[in-house]
Amino acid sequence: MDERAVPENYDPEKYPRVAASVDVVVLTIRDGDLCALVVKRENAPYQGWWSLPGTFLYPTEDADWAARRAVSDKTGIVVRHVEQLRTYTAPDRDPRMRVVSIGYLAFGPIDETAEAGYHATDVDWLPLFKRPAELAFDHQTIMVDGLRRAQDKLEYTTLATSFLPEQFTIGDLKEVYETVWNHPLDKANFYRKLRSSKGVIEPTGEKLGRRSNKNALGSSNALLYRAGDAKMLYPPIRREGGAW
Amino acid sequence: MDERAVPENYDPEKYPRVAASVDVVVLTIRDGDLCALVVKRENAPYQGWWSLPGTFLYPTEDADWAARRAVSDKTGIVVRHVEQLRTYTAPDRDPRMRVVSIGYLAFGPIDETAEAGYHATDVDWLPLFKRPAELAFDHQTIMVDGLRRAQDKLEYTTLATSFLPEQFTIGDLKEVYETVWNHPLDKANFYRKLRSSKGVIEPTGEKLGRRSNKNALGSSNALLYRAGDAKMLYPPIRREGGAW
DNA sequence: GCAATAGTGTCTATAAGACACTATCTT
DNA sequence: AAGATAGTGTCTTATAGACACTATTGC
Repeated sequence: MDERAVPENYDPEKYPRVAASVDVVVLTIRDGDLCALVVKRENAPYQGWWSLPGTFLYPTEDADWAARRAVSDKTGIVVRHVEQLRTYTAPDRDPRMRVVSIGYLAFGPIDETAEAGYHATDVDWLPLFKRPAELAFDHQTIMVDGLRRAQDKLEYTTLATSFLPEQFTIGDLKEVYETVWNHPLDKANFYRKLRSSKGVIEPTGEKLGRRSNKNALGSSNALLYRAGDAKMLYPPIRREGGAW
Repeated sequence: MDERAVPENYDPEKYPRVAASVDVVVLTIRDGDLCALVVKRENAPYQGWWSLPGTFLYPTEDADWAARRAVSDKTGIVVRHVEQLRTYTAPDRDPRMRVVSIGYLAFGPIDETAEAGYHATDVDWLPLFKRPAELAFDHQTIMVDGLRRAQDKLEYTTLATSFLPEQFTIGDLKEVYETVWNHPLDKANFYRKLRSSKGVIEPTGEKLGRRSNKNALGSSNALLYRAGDAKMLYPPIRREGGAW
């Protein structure tokens, strides 16, 4: 007997149905600021409000796929890493009907440009530490959860490299940490930490030529690295004081 | 204008609907073993298989509420702490229809007894490090995710106390860590760590009388503590080597 | 006394924080 | 030479690991 057999008299209507959506917090660094991708809503409810890019789940796709699709359809951005945050289920969170939304966190490539797509009249990068914002639905909550998750994960994973191009300098990586944590780090200690943690960064043997898009004075002989195989950082990089 | 207004011609049927459920990994310590609560399924599919306690979401409740209800309805257990794990959305994970399931982790009080309830013919505690098990649907995956989350969270939160009664000894707490991590800890270092972390445990001033339900030889003059206000442990308690 | 649990003391190894220092490149 | 980024050296402090030790209680 097949354990996955369904009784013949089974009535799928007897369980209450809901709509399932994903909403994605896409973080990127733009001009040195940590930003989240927001889209302006074309239709009611919350018409004209900023919101996180999201979509309803298609019948044959899983949520990870929907999250990537939502971001690329609405903004043209192709994200690097996606992971679930949590699922938001307050019965009245959407005035149209019951919608449970699976929150996602994603990292976009640094200094990428976005363009408005399907059902979005406009797209923008919202600088998280500069401009206060009111977002549609409970997206403000989701965004805060996403920021916090990103900050936490930089402590004990190697995800910071997902913000960067394939080759980067240790200084670039330090800037990612400082931007996401909104807090300066000691250069010497950062170097020691990164180079003593095995498998996190691998030297490419090359050096940075001239600083491309920065009008930088000074040297450009920094060594280039690429991300290593390690996904976790142990011991973690400790964030400021740890006064939780 | 009300930003939550819905267009008059809005048709809620135009989005694909799914059923939403919760499935809960309830962890407890029984006779010194870390166990997960499982219920035997009464109906097809997977009739007669062990599964995690779960339920479909009612229209007016949120998922946290549904998780607590699922556990108490099916097993009589009232859990201490609940938190979301992640949401499982593979389109074919349930043969009846599309069901997205929100996985939960919960901690049950130590040495509690359970009894079969609604739609469950039997209830059992599955010792995680002793008996291999095949569970219905993707519940094996959810259980592994729950175990791993619990192990991780003991490192940097004070959740271990949720397994214990209101008053406990440091030795009791050490046993919780050793059971969940399935690994012995050094007593002296554990004492030092717990007593130097502020707000984690507070002495009650009382001493343990005689060991109640343990046929223990030896002393019983251990000091009693209760959980403090701190929710996070910083620095964390480091688990074995950290060789991830 | 013996066995078992409770709790302490102490030495060492590891890693973080602070900060001064040298090197190299561009203009 | 000046200014900026790249990278190193080193002292101090915090904390973890290992393990030997004493104290108390029940039998």
